[in-house]
Amino acid sequence: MEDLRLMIVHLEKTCPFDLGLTLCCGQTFRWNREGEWWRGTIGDNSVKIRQQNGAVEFYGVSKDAVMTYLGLTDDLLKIYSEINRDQHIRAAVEQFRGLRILRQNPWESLISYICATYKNIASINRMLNNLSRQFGERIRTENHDFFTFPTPKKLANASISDLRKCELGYRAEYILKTSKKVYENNYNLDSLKKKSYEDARTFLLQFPGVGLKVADCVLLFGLGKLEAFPVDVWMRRVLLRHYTSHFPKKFVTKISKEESLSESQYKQLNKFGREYFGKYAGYAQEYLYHHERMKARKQR
DNA sequence: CAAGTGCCTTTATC
DNA sequence: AGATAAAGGCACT
Repeated sequence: MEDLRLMIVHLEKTCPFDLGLTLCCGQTFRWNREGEWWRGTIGDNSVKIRQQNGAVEFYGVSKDAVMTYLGLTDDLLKIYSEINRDQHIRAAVEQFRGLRILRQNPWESLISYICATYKNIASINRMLNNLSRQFGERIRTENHDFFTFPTPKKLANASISDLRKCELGYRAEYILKTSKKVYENNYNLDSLKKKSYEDARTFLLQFPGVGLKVADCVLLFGLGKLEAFPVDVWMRRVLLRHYTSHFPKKFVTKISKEESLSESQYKQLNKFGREYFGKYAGYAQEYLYHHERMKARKQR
């Protein structure tokens, strides 16, 4: 049962925050808009939330949890000045001011981004909602039911055919193997927050279905490693369109071909992003990513 | 409206 | 190291 008390976080006038943008920019997959309200989960709590008149209003979870989850503890103005390296990132930041990096549950992030490989966002949403309906706990709310994200135990004990019913495709095996590994070793993924970016990444790369890109997404969106710089097809486009002068001509020609990135190519692009944008490279990535996707959408 | 392309890639193999 | 292929199926054009 969700907590029915209305909670309010008042934002300072200088504090950039855009709830809708933050929830629908593609970093999280299980929030639904209902009029001016958003419904989803934070931890295992069913949450209803909206932004109004410089305040965030919500039900179902503590103020601290909301502040942390929404990234409201980040000094966004400082981050903007740190990543403000050129005209292009400046335009993206200006257009999507108030977009914040969420601090999602690391376990849910891990499974989410294994699902996300080679899929579009609409499909990813479907897969994760299917998984939650099949294997999560039902939470009753005023209007309709919601589901928590399944635990490692639950997914580790699932059958491959039940997983496949969630439209996971070949990812079903990765999900099963990764879940078993986490469950059987009793891994606490939250403890990775204390590790360095590199050490946490090494740990994540042991899981089936996790390569450099997925690891970077979990590091950024689940573990709060703001220096992570995931490079997907959109980021490759951004880098090829606006940042080619930072790479050798031969390299640019090679990655311009429509093929997936090799490990070394990924590392080269990732290294550039982290060095060029600095310790908040992850924020730069998310603004550039969203900027590029919205441009593509407009052109239709 | 059918068919083709694209999708926040990873893994296996040579 | 680098190239190549295979792995759902939905959404969009």
